[in-house]
Amino acid sequence: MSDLSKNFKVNLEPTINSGQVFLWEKIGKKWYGIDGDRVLVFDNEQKFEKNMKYESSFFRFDDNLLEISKELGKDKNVKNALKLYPDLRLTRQNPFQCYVSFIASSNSNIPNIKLRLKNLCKMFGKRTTIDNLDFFLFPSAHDLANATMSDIRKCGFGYRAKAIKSASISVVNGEINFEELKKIDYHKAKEKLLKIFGIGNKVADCVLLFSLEKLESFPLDRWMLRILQKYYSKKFQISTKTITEKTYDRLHENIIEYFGCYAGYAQQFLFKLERDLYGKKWL
DNA sequence: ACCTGACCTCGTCT
DNA sequence: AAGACGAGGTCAG
Repeated sequence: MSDLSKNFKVNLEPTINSGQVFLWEKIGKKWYGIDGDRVLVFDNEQKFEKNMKYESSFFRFDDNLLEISKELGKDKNVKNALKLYPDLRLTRQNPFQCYVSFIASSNSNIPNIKLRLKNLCKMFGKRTTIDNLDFFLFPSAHDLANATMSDIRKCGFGYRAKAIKSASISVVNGEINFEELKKIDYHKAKEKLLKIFGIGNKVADCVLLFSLEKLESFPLDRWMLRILQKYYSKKFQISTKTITEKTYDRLHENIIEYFGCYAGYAQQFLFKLERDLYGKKWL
């Protein structure tokens, strides 16, 4: 019988700095993160108690890491990453925040995305004080659906402002229902997300993986394609250029076949591995 | 069906 | 010091 409390462990540095989240910062010795209408606070020695339900859920302590590691360890690169970042966790984020964040991420870079989202919270979110520090919570779908495009634009979203607003309206009017998307399967959920203006394959996969319980989701961005080309050129043929819808789907199928149903976890570890290799730092 | 270019903004780099 | 460049994609033609 394995000690379950052993599972209640996370290393914030690789978890926060692996491209899953944007609204986190380290102040002094603590990490502060916005997740929807909450501020999560941790230090690196954080002890997780059984009553910390939200936090445990955020870091997916309910996943069977033992089984997942066993499954993923079949690949040598992922195995290597698992060893390097044993307490890197996949996150289970507030779906609306995740959805907006990744729509905001397209054709941009991490510092810019962080800046925009922070501005968005400042303009539309509620202010709250923790440890004598001010934070702004993530706005609701209602807040953003009613916002003017010009105000959203002022946050630095550029042409994405239109997508942010219309995607928020889709949540308010029920076209997008996150609880429902959690229940239906990967392909059906993805199909619904792809109908939203501003959401393509990559963004849809991020939202599905980081907030909608689809662990087989494997977002293919330019980094992932580079990684696949570099280490897996024999297994998957990558054309390197921007890939078409069909190529994306075919590639994803091959990836599931190879990495299995926890492919999303594999993606997270590989991504972190390669970003570190290039010395990319976000905080 | 595939391919190509345009696209807001803001670090960085010259 | 101003101007070019490109960054975790998506959409329209």
